[in-house]
Amino acid sequence: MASNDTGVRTTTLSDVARLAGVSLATASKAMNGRTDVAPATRRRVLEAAEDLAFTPNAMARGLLAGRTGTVGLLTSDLDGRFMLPILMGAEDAFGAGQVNVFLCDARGDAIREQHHLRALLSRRVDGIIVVGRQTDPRPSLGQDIPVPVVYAYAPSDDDRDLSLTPDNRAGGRLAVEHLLACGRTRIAHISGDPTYAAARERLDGARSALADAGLEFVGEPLSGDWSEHWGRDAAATLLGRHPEIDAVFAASDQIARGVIDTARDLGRSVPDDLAVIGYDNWELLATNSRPELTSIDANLQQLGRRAAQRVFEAIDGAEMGEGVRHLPVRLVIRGSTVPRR
Amino acid sequence: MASNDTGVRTTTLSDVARLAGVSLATASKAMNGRTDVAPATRRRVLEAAEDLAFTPNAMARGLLAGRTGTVGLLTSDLDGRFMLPILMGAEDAFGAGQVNVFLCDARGDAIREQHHLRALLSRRVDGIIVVGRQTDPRPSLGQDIPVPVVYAYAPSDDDRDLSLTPDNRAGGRLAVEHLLACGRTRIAHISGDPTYAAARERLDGARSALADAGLEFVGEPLSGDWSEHWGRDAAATLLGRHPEIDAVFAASDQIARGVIDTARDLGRSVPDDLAVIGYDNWELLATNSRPELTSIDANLQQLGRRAAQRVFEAIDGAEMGEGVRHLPVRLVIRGSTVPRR
DNA sequence: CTGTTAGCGCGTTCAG
DNA sequence: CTGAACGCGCTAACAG
Repeated sequence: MASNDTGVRTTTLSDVARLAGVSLATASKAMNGRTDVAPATRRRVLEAAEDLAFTPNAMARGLLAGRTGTVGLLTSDLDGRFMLPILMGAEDAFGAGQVNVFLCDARGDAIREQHHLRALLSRRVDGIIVVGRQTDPRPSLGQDIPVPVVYAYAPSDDDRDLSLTPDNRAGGRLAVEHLLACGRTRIAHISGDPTYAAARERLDGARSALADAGLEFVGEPLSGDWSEHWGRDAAATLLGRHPEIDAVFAASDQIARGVIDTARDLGRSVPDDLAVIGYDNWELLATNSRPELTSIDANLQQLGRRAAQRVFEAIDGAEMGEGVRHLPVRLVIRGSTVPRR
Repeated sequence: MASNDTGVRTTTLSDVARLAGVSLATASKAMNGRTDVAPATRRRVLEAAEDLAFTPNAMARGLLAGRTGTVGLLTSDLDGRFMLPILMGAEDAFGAGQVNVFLCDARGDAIREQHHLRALLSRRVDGIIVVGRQTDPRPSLGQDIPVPVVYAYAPSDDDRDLSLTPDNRAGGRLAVEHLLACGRTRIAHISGDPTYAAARERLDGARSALADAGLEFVGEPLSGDWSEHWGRDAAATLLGRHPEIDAVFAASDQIARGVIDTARDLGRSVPDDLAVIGYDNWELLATNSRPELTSIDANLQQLGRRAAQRVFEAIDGAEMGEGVRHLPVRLVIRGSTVPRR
């Protein structure tokens, strides 16, 4: 059942017209809610359409209209923690209307990406959102793409493109300002993989917030990877070397959980003895740790939605703008920095 | 730049034909690698196409062919832990060929799902994969869909549909058999949310494996939710009540991590004193715990790939089959059940 | 080997 | 208010 080529041609508008006893053109008008059709005629047509389970052929329509009502989502690797919310935000913004989303996963491979790009253009998508897995700049798709393109999360390396990316500097700053506001002054930083722009930017922002308060990090910030293991090891080193530390800014929630673990092992209570703040607000990690983890949220879903809106507007003829826009992040306070009853 | 309606009509095949100095039909044949074209002519056409950056219009093509080379992926909620691998598997299987994927997220809302379904049919997708977020049966889309439909993860409640879902019973059995093989005999179970079929099925499988060995669970299996918090609380209760327990089968990796945490707090060493096995093989959790977590992997990516292949075959005219297929799961052994050096 | 012709399903003029 | 005719971009028959 439900096989494609059982010869049961899908019903077309002319089938509907015939059943309703009108011409093809009249049926079209009736279906599309045009005014110049007699109410009775319209009713007959709509009934016929209902009876035949008529579904308009979007392709035939697109052929005429020059628009398909589809958008391409080109991701570099679905398996990221950051793809999903962005994807959801975009799907959300589009899904509400009449737009459908083509999902293409390039698996981090430039060849595949090129392949997918051609496929998308061949399907005449009205616009494209390119989602990268890091905030490091990525190669531009080029300027000769016949539809609007927006880069999300990973900015394009070409300033003529429009890119939307979270403001990691503001995030780093926000984290440190929160620790300062909690009365902490002997703050250390455990960073992630230093080859990531995100790691460097968060550190940057944090440093400038400290400087504004006339302070510096206790000890040199430690770089490693983004894992819980690293968080545990780094925290052990750091707390051994500088027991006076009263707060740690971890560059990711995973690292932060490792820090909390080690703190418990060393008999230091969080947050009284040691405040810990993470980054990403990954709920799974943040809400399951003891105590729950204060973190910086990059508003990725909103970022996805914004990207979609930009594409929308550009499709409607608006100029799309260019350059890298750094979108605001927000602080989510939980028990790892502020004691809870 | 890159605006849609700057009047710069995308180049069509007849543009190519004109530049190459041949007829439309000849250009078409040349582009599609048909044999009955002179090599020199073909070269001219291909060059012209290259020069004009010609991209064939897949819609116009589809209109003729009756096939679009697109497939719909209808998910009930993207935000699940299980969606992503399935989605990746499917995208993988399709992406290799000429097929593109429409992603639709119904956000758990039946109305939205209906809406998306209509959109997909309107776009004349060649097939549909329905991905649910739990292994509990979900409402069928019905039998009168003009294209092949496969249900992945969440099976359809109509036996005439084809559903692919992981074999939770086999998983539960596998978990317990592994614990038995490790020499454990005083095994307890901490389950998740009992309203989930997955929770009940895993318990079922585990029980029958125990029965085969002439054993029973120590204490009544405890039900709660799927969280780390619950795992911690349940483990405390269980170990307090039955200190003789030498192994715990946790119904999810999150629960298992909670169990390991509590074990540490109570001074019981894992795995020597207490073996712990989880479920789902969520790498993030499994590889970051101390010790790393043995778990059951449901092979979701492969499940997604299989679903895609089924749809493929059905598009090519094969009968699609029906009923619920339970796909095999596998055991991933790590340090929480087997001591590591 | 190449060109001409006829649609695929639909929306949109423009006469009736 | 309704219908006939044209064309969106392309491929599949047929002629030449």
